[in-house]
This record gives sequence, structure tokens and C-alpha cells, in this order.
Amino acid sequence: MGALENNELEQQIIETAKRLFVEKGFVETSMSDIAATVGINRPTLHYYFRTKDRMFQAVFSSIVMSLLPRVREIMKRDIPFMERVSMVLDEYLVRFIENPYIPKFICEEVQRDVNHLLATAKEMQFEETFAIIKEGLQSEMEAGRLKTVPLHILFLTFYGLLLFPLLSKNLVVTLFLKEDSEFELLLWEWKQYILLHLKNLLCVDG
Amino acid sequence: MGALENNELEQQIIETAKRLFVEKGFVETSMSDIAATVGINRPTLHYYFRTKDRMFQAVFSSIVMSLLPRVREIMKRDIPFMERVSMVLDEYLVRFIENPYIPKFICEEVQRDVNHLLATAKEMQFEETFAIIKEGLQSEMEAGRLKTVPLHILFLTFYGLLLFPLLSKNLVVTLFLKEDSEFELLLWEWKQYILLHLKNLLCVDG
DNA sequence: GTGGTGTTTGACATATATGTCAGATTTGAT
DNA sequence: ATCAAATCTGACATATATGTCAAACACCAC
Repeated sequence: MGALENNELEQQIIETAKRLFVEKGFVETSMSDIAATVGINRPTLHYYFRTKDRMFQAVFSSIVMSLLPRVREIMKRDIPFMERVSMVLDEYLVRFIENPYIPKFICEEVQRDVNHLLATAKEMQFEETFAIIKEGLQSEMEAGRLKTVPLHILFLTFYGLLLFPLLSKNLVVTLFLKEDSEFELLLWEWKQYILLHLKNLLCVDG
Repeated sequence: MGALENNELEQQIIETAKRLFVEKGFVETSMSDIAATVGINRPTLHYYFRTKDRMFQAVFSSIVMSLLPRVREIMKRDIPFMERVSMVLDEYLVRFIENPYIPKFICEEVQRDVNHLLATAKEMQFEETFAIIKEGLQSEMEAGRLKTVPLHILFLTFYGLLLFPLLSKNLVVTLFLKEDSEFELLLWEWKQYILLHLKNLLCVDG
């Protein structure tokens, strides 16, 4: 046979598609682009992933799967809450420095079709991770170690501060930096401010 | 003649194009869409705005022009800094509640072509407004009424917190709200948190 | 009405996208 | 070596996008 064994090319296609989707966006990346970059014929793409939509699902899964398990593992640890948050931030930032267009890609998909996105996410234990974080927070709040803050406020603060610099990277570099390479440094500086804001929001001491 | 007098249809086209660009994004809105919505023939669009690109410029100008003068006016007032910020936030939020897709549109354009965007913005006193805010901040900081914080950090905090809820509106509504109509309420609740974060960042008392 | 200006349109040229399919090619089991 | 299944490809069908143009149309001055 060989059918089920040749996931090598399939993987190569997914990696290439990920890079292109994430660089240029879903709509502006064509199946031809992907095929040309991989160095295969376009119909071959359709052979592996019948439609562009299934191509997307494969790519999105690959992205989420590369982050979610690490986050879940960290949030389960038995160390102070803010230390866990700090480590999760590291995890995100490393991934985003590697691939600064992921946030844009996710945001684009949130706009294009939330339900499709959530359905895809659901298939990879997204809800378990979400639940772990939620419960972790609630127990900290009930124990009085953290202030009581609505979950959606926390969500907006965390992801707003984390994702926005990457969404506006071009603008930030143009307005505030001399050259592109300084951006990574800015992100690590920025991480401290994210932690500061979260502490102000959550920690009882002040 | 009549050429220069018929800015009525031209305005109607711009309004329609703005709505569509802002709802569906630039790439996913076709000239045909716009023409059909206005109720005219597509070549007529090309008669008024030779290319889709000039169409964009007209739309973007219209959006920025509806905000920038108000912001400039407010920032010039002689009232406490945080009060000015609060009023600017109101201005933004009212505009965004009216038209929740503006942030997405701007972000998309920041990614697509920053320089094009900045060039268009430059034509409408964007730099003056930017300078006014910058100087206002510096004088407050030097007078010791505000903590000294790098401009880019302030930029990221302000716009990250302000824009992200609108960029992730679909997700927020799906994850945290019962129905779409609650979103406006959430935004006004969120405004207080934005102010809180900015105070923590800027104000000397704490 | 005639003519000129500004405005609108139908038809065309061109480009690029997705998806299908029959047939060629490779591959592995026998 | 042969056969069948898996893999790949050239060619096709279809859809939709932008932009151009010559010709039609509307309107006002004269």
C-alpha cells in the first residue's frame, strides 16, 4: 500500500501551508502558492486535502497542538499563580517570535468563522485546558490569594496585551524602532508590563 | 459641467464602500459588491475612483477624518490628563460601537501595507495630532504629574486594551455572553478597566 | 434643436482562483 | 514479471476579480 505511510509529504505540505497562511493570511494564499512552494503539482494538494477548507483545518490543528499541551502542563504545576502565568507568557512569546503572524492568523479566523474555529479547537482538548485555567483561577480567588475579577476581563487583559504588539508589529516597528531586529527585545520588555498589569489587576497586595 | 457638483453619489459610494470594507475586509469586498449595493454599474465605480486602491484611500480618509479632529480637540483642552484620556476613550468607543469592524479593518491594513496607510494618514494631519499628544505627555511627565513611561509602552497599552475586545468580538460573545446585545455593555465596563490600567501605569499616587 | 460636457453602461480583455477527472506513473506484494 | 493500489499530473470546467473602451445617454448653454 503506502497510502497511510506517506505522511512525510503530508507533513511537509502542512508546514509549508502553515508558513504561507500565517505570513499572508488564509484568503491571500492560494492552493497554487502552496503547491509551488512545496514543489508539487496543485492537484496533488487536492489529493491530500480535498478542499482548501480541509487544508486550513490541518494547519490550524497543527498550530494549536504546538501550544495547548505546554500551556496545560504549566498551569497544572503547583507553584505560585503569577509564576505560572509568567511561564505561559514565555511559552507564547517564544512561539510568536518564531512566527509573528500567528496572532494575525488567529484573529482573522475569529472574524471569518468563530464557530468553525471553536469546533476545530474543541477536537484538541481546548475545553479541558480552558477548564483547568478557570478552576485554577477560581480556587485562588476563593482562597483570597487573588482578587475576584470577572473571567472575561482577565481574558481581555491577558490576550489584548499579549497579542496586540504582534498584530501591530509593522506599525510599532515603523513608528518606534530603528530596525526590525529590535522588535524581539521590545517583546521581552513588554512581557514585564503585561505581568505588571496582571499583578495590578489580580494581586491582593497591590 | 456638473462634474464637480455631483459629490452626492460619490459620498454615497464612499459610505457604502466603508460599510462593506469594514464588515468584510478589503480583500473580500469586490468592486462588484460595492456597485451592486449602491445600485449602480461597476464601471461607474471606476469612473469615480479609477482603481480599487483609490477607493480604499477615499474610505480610509473618511474613517480617520471622522475621529482625528475630535481627538485633537480633546487633547488640547486644559483639564487633567486622565480626564482627557477618558473623553478620548468615549470618542473611540462610540465610534466603534457604531461600527465594530473598524479596528479589524485598520489592523488588516497595518499588515497589508503600513507605509501606504501612514502615507494616507499623513495627508490628514495625523502627525500633528501625534505630536500634540506626545508633547502633552512629555510636559506632564517632566512636571512630575505623570510617571515617566516610554511612548511605545503607552501606545501598546492604550491601543491593545482599546482595540482587542473589538478584534475578538466574535470570540468574546461566543465564550462569555448570552447574546450579542450585551457586548456594548461589556465595552463600557471594559472602559473602566482601561482607565485603571492607564492610571496604574501613569499616575504617581498609585 | 444643436453641440459639448459630464456621466453611465454593455461588452470585452485579462488574470487568477478552486475543484474534477481520466489517464499516466510509481510502488509494493505476490 | 505482473497486477493492483496508491500517487501524481495535464487538461478541463467553472467562477469571479479588475480594469478599459467605445458607444449611449442626460443635461445645460446657446
